[in-house]
Amino acid sequence: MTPDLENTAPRTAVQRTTKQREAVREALADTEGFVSAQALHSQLQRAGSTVGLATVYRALGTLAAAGDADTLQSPEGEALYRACSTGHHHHLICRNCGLTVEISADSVESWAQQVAAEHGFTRAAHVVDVFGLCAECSADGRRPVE
Amino acid sequence: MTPDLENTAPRTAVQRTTKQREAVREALADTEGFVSAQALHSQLQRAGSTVGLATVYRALGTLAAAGDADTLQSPEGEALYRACSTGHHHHLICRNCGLTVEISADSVESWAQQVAAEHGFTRAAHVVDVFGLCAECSADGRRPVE
DNA sequence: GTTCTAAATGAGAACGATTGTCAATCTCAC
DNA sequence: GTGAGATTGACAATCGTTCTCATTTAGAAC
Repeated sequence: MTPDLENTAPRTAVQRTTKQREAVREALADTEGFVSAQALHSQLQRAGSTVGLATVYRALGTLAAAGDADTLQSPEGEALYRACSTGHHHHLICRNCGLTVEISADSVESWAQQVAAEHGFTRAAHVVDVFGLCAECSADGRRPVE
Repeated sequence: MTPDLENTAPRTAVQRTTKQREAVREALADTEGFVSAQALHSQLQRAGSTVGLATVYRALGTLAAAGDADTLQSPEGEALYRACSTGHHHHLICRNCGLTVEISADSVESWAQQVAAEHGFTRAAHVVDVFGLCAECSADGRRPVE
């Protein structure tokens, strides 16, 4: 039945809605700022869920691929995720307390496109994030760890 | 003995010049584009050096800390290094063949500073890199691995 | 040149994040 | 309700990186 649907979604295998994936999605949505998969996993376990770590990774990967989650590499090399509904944007992150501010940067977007085009690059994506000390941490006067 | 010397150099331990560190520095300088520590290590071994992997990591860490090397996280989470003498700049990297083009971006620099300042952030640093397919790889028409 | 001390090294174990494997479970179209 | 196959969880495997520690070595003092 409805054989033309094949045309609509020929490549993507059917994706089922499972409690686990929903749990991950919600946990992510409830979290401010970026979290690592590991952190999200323990958070879920603390909340009584029995999701496995591998499942959390898979769910986050799926969310990120679908554009429902934002992902970036922390300076330590850990992958961080964040629920993301407002389309493409970048972040201003406090390296002391982790505070994250979403920033949109049209000028940077077009700059990236232009630079890529100038050099003949196609399918350009870009990584633009600003790390610093937020006002509060700056005021603390404490030097950051590093 | 000479107790007042403690006053002269209390914190920085003496740094010795060793063949290994020099070898790493040179290998890095001879390399175009970004290399991973692992790649640099095998390259050194192929060249006959006996440096250990841990030493390569230590040397790269030192170079990066001293500002003599550039470092960034690849999307795969690997740390990449590059000799860097031309001050602050960013990169346009082909995700298929690894070709790297240095790009300077005054507009982005000032934008980052401004955005940080707007939100009260201090000591701002930023990560700005553009990934794409270089002209050649685009022409190949082959879809990238991912 | 010889001696001495602490920095640096190398080998490999340890570590932490992530991915793969696979039998068991659960969703959903029928 | 039933069945096919997507998804799961537990854990092993992998990969990049760091740590440990006995040994070597650079560089200052003699």
